Amino acid sequence: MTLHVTNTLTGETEPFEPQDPDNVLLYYCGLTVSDPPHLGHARSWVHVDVMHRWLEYTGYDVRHVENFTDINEKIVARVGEDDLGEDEREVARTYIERTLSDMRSLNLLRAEVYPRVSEHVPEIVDLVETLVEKGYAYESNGSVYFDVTSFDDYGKLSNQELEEIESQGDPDERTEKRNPADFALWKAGGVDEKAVLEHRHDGVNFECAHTTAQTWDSPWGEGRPGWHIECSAMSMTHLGETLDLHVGGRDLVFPHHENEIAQSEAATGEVFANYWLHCELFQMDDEKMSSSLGNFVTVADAVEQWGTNVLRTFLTAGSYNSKQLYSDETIAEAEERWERLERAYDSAVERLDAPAARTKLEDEELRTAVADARETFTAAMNDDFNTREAQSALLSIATAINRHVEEPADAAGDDGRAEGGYDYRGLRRAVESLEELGDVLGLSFVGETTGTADLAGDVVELVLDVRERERGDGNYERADELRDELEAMGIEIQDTDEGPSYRLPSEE
RNA sequence: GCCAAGGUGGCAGAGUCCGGCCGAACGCAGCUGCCUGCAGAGCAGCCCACCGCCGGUUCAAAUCCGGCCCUUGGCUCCA
Repeated sequence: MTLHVTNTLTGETEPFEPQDPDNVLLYYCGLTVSDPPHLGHARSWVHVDVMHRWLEYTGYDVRHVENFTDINEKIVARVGEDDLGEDEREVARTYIERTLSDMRSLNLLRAEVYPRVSEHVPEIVDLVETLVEKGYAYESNGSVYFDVTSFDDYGKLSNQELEEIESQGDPDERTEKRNPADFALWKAGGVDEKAVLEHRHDGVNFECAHTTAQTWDSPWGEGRPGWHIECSAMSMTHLGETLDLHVGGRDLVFPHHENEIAQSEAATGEVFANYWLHCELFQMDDEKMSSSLGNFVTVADAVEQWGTNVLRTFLTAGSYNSKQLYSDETIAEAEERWERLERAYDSAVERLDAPAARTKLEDEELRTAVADARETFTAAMNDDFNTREAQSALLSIATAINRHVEEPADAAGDDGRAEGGYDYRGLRRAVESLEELGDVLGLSFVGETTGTADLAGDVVELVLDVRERERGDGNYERADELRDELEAMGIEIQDTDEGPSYRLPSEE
């Protein structure tokens, strides 16, 4: 089965066919950098990242572009706050750096380009000029608006009738617009101080917005670009007139994406994007997580608290296009799932080195389970990136490993061979599958082994030797004390048939 | 009000496009047993659903059709 995706444009799940059979042009509608990124953003990032990874896994080259909107009154509103910067440009740069660093901490594949609005103003001006020339846009009082009535397909993405759209943008613009639903492509003059003040945390004592915000010259005089036009200009600059995949948050469908389609297709006469995918939002206590509602957990805090693997397990616990409940419980569950995977992985890796693995035993049950899981995984990912189903395939490999380890290779045959042998090749395949498929979800089993971790391991083993001696002497009280103390340091001890094993706290 | 998505076990969340193998995956919680000095982990099993409500189509519906109720998102900045 080949990849199928749900296209917002048609509302249907369709076979995915990029224009060039070997390459995928992917554009992700990035952030307005006026607040620290929160987990909701991370959810979209991770899903886009998984899409990227899966496309590459299945053989495509992916050209992935992700923008930063660094011109916005909300950014200006942060000027002078918390050392973020002294003007719009500096605040934006600070947040872009933080965002990129958050992205790295989530193990996201890098996009090829991270374009910024401030670096594409000439392209934006060109695009607006084209729209004016072609009669899709008009100048009014130094601003330029897109005439929604001129574009027949307006509303096709969000399924809205023009008559039902009451107005867009700042109410003050209405007098300048032919139709209230028209939207700004270019805004005359400097920054909108009223909007800045609305977003200013300390409101009152901020009066110099116009001196810290950027403006540009244009054929219509000094001004700033409108909100929607930048994505069209940037994606066309870096990916051409027609994209394969345009991805973004569900909350951007209208007006942002609708407007992108209108202005892009009006300008080029070509389809702007063949497939529109929308990531659903987090829900917390009956409302979405969002910067403006203030009910968010920052990416940095979450990574610090849970670690990358747990977080990615959590963020892919539902389909990208269905809502997901955010709560301490749902994260804790993801943590359990990740740990189950990790334990099974560690235990398999450990057995590979065990003498008992030096056999020619074959466990059909293990091998079949792994092969089935691989198929399930592939089918799930091809079915509109069903990451939850993919996770369950991974978990079933874990179960197969545990089962095999529990009863080593009884399935090997009825020749009365001694118990306790492991199916080396079967286990090896299971381990490789976890690594390979886990990587598609951005999960990483092999943490970086540092010199200090090795040393710590040696010391823990030493302590465990002592503890074994105590246990051998029946001195359980002392043995338990040692275990408790190790546990207090985050080192997990498990007594098994083959002696104690331990896990160091993961370093993330 | 208009547009869109969704309502599945104690929780979470697949399955709904292409009706039967779904008496519902995976995981969590709970319970029993095995293992164990204990604990943990693991294994075996149990538990848990009138799949929002009502009606229809069908030999057969969580899955298709119609109506209703409810929730969430968008219609204003937002991943």
